[in-house]
Amino acid sequence: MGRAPCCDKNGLKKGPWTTEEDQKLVDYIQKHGHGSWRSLPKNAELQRCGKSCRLRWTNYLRPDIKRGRFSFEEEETIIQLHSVMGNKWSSIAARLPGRTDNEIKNYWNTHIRKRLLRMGIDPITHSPRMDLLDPSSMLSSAMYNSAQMTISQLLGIQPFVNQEVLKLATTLLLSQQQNSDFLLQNLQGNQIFNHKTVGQFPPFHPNQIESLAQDNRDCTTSTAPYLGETQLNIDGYNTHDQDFMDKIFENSEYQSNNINHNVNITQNFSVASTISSPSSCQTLLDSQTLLDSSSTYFQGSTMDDKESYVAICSSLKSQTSWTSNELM
DNA sequence: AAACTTCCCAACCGCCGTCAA
DNA sequence: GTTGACGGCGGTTGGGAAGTT
Repeated sequence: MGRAPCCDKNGLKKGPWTTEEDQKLVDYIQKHGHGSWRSLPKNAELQRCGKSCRLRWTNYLRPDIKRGRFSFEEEETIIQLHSVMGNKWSSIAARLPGRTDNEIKNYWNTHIRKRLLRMGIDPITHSPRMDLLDPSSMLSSAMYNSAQMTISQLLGIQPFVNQEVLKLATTLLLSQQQNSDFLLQNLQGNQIFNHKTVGQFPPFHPNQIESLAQDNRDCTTSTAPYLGETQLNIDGYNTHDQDFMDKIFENSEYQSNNINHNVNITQNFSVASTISSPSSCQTLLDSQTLLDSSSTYFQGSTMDDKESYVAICSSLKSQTSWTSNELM
């Protein structure tokens, strides 16, 4: 025995709202606030169920709702947030002032999702749809470079390849052949992410980052002085935004039983981002050899739970686009 | 101009978590 | 511990608008 739908009662109207009904609802809420949605329809003399009133108010009548087309920035934000949060429309809406979850959901399903599909991007993983690709060409970095150009151009966002990321990839891959002290030294010696060069970095496929790095073997890394802690931002929300980080870690927790304590995760992740970067997380993860041989690297940091680190990387891998800036 | 198809989005449905009785 | 009310959420739908033949 489930709960009866709230609109099953006799005499309750369904379907599109009239202007008169809208006016009644607005007038009532402006005077009294919505209070209990259950009792609102009766008090406001509306032949609607409370749920219908709530939806009408939150999705349409609320005064702070922004109408009209989504801006480029909003669209970009939606894509980025979706890559981290998935179909958590209310969470995404919470970060887009004036937009409702329903509106964002509709926009995603009718515009962004279709566009990504047309471009050969899986709208769920935000990765290129490998099922559409010829396996032989999939391994070709040339093809990937071409594909990323198309994606970038169509999306109107910055290209996947950021020189700083290339440098990082190069550094990390080279470091696989050297000792972990070199890695730590090199990472700390480089101002890898800078707020002036912030870009969005959709997740790399393991093959892709490798081919990118191979294309840039002779790219030298920056020797800019280390200017303090490099802070990892995820989609514009830095690691100090506890609420946002919690959401990510909830997701991580869902995907990994290894993660039990958000506090530890935050600590570990923060440390990881300080000494490394999102791309390096993935590269490290993709390189079991490096992980296995990098005990010094891990011991050298305050990160004491390598398993959590790996689990976080794993759960975020292929789902996250990244931005970063530097704490000055 | 009419018929048909596709697109869009407001609204609904059903499920879930929380809370109070 | 159980039950039901309630608010909130994500998925889905249906009808009107827009586009195409």
